[in-house]
Amino acid sequence: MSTSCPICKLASGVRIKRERRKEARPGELLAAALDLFVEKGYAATRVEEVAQRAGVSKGTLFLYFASKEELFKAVVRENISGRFTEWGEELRTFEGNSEELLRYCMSSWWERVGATKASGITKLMMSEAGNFPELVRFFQQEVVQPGNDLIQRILQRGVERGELRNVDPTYGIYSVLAPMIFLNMWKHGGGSCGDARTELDPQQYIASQVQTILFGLSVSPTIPVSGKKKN
Amino acid sequence: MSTSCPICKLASGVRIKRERRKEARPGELLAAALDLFVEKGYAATRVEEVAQRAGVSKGTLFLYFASKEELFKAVVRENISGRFTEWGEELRTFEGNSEELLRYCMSSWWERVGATKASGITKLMMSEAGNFPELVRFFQQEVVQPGNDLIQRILQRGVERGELRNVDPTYGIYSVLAPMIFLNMWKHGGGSCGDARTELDPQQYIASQVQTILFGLSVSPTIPVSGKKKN
Amino acid sequence: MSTSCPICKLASGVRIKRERRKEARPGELLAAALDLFVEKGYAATRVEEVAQRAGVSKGTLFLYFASKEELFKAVVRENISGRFTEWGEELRTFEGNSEELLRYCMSSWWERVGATKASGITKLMMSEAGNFPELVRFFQQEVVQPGNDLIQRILQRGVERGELRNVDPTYGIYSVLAPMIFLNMWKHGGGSCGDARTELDPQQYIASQVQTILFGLSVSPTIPVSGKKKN
Amino acid sequence: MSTSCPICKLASGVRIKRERRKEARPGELLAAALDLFVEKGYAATRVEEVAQRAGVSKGTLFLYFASKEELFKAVVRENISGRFTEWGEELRTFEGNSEELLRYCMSSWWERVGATKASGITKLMMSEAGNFPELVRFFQQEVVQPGNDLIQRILQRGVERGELRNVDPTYGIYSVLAPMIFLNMWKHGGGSCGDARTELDPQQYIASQVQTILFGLSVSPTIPVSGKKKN
DNA sequence: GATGAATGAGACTTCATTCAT
DNA sequence: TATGAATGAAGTCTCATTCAT
Repeated sequence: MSTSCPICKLASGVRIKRERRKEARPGELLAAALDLFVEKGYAATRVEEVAQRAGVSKGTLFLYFASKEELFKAVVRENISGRFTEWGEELRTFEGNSEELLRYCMSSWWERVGATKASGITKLMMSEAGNFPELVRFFQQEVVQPGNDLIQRILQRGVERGELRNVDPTYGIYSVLAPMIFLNMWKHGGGSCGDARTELDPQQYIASQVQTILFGLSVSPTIPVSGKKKN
Repeated sequence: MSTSCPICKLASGVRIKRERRKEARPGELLAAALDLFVEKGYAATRVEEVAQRAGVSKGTLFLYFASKEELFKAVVRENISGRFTEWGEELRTFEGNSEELLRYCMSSWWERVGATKASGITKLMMSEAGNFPELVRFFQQEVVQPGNDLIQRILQRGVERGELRNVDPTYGIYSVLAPMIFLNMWKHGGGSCGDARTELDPQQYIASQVQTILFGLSVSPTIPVSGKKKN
Repeated sequence: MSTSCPICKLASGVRIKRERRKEARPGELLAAALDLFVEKGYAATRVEEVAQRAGVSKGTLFLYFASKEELFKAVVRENISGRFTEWGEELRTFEGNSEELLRYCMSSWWERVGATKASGITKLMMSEAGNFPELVRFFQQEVVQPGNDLIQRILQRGVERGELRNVDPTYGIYSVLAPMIFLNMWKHGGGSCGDARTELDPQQYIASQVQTILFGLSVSPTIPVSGKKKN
Repeated sequence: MSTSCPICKLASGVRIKRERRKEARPGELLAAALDLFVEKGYAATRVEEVAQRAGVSKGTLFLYFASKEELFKAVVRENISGRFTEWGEELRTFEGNSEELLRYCMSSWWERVGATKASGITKLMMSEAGNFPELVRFFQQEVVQPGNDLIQRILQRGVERGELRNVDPTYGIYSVLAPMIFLNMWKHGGGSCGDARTELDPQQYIASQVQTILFGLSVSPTIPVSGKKKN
């Protein structure tokens, strides 16, 4: 074997461990950061704690992320931004009707984002926007606008297919967005805004919301005159 | 007496003003703190700024509140008041149909709560609940449950009058609650997480949401047999 | 006496001490800062050390100066900037001829700046310009330009009085400036650029330089043709 | 042999290149360090930047220099070389008059030293002498004294030829030295402490200074009896 | 009670130096 | 020898809290 090469002797086992670690570092740090940001908020999370949880020193974190802000941005990119292209594609190739599409989207949002730690990021942004305007700008660009665009496309698609009313595209978005944001806040708000009497089941919640969004609570089959607005 | 002391000479006159203010101090501090906590969040609010806005020195604040944390708790406790009896009364005597009632309630909620400082408490609770779990129970009891009860009564009333579908009473609540909570968050800086393209107008937002809640986005005049999905 | 007034009892002695200190703080801090900046340079001076030398804590320093940079600027203003109006006035009212004026100015610059710690600031700026561009801009505006203007006025005055040659006003300045800067550097450069064989005596140095500046080293009473330039 | 080891296979070829470079390493590092120390000062120069510019890793630098401080000392020592013998020779064989000699010397100093990297050492010494007193003696011996001697010989030569006044030999030196040192500082960033209004042209500067040094700024053709001042 | 000067723990970030590979 | 990932001391600055007045 290569026992005649003193370098090679060490190479196989140990070097790999080091290099592995190097490549694993960013991921470990991002995971730790996600945990802590969600758990304690952006301002209250100390970078040293992130580093500790990832098993490295404070300095090492700054080897991979230039600042706390960049660390946060990387967390957002890693956990949220990436999803939108995938989602956009699904939307483009979806074949069902609007009801099915809406049901699918909201369920799938819950599974892929809402139910995961990633949803804590949105909660955090809503809580701590105000400070950190740069992060807001980033989050807007990276998450909010793509998300809103997606919802808008769903609504437009429904209108074009003759399945949905032609509501004001701006305010219509909120009919879909608000329930999701609410669920998100409820989950991370310590339930303080959900009712303690009930353990909110996300799937049932979403089913109920989709039903309302699509068909309303009213029994009347037609929209009354008083509601006949152009938008 | 102390006529030889030029400082004391003024003391009597000044003291009166001071004592009057003295009793007002805690209230002024709480008001200032509410403003700032809502605006900037707990961590980003500096006690000095609170004191300044209340017109006292930083040291004085600590005479009334043992710590920043106690100040926060006092702010929440102070501002959570069950003004629900009034609303309960209105609901009992309301004479219109469910559409009118819902429209009235949401508009009036906006005017009486959403647009006022009081809505800041909800924002605060949703943002900081994780860090102040002791307050959550309090908030639940005083605000969330009475609020949910009210919404539930509205829905039941509609069902009884044959105007609303008989949705699950637990999850139906959220169809009304979610849009209001969303608007609340939006107003308090979570708005920066709304889409920058649009300046959300509360009245239009509410009108749009009521329309959806009542009649849905779907054009189909009838609700399909639930569960009948193709996939 | 005013023994009947409990407030007054303390007022005279103790309060004054505190208030005295408060007013004295900035001065004490500026003095400490000047010492350390001159001794160790801008970058190498730690604000905590400045605070310690002034007998206060780190935090206290920031009560009076918003940043290390502002502290430095205050040191410059305190020790250098102020002198220029005084000097400008002296120049305006000076009655002697150019030789006397130049001799007076350089001697007086030495006494008021060069021989004091303030001169260390200029040494520091020359050493650490490059980094800290904001400080350079400040120093330019606050010190260099007023200084150069002063020298230029001296030369112009001499030309108008028929006492000095009409040299290029830009480069002429350096004939006066260079010797002073050199002396400044020599003094703070650890003498590494002066000759160890000789202890440079500032007064003699200045006398010698003035002589050269005015009359040159050449014995020829007139400027030779080769030197006849328009500037 | 180690043909079974793919890494070793390359080793022989690479090693040759490496060993060749190995001997050049210290020099490359010193050159890079000189550049950066001159440009940014000691404190502001990061060893990593030095290593990068020399094309090696940070760790390698520490193989050759025990610390940043040692690196600095090596830079100074390496670059201080008594090239004064050459100049001494020129001076001995120069045939022109003192004006020509002075003009020649200062121009030639600029070309051979001032305009080159070597001048950075002087800047370095003047800036950092305080922090590296051990280097001062070295610099004195190798640079300052030989330089001063040279200037002194020029002046003596002029006096002997009846071309220059018999000024104090100690202080006369500075009339020649100060302008050069000033230019040196100006060139290396101390220039930012020159007046922003003017882009100092070295050739014009030197011409102007030589003129002043030789003939003074005064129009009076004769030197007044020294000491005769009105005040 | 009221003040506000003073404190000092602690946050983010930098960088000379070390050491396993 | 050479690397570069990792370290941790040190630096600037913030701010809740204290305490002499």
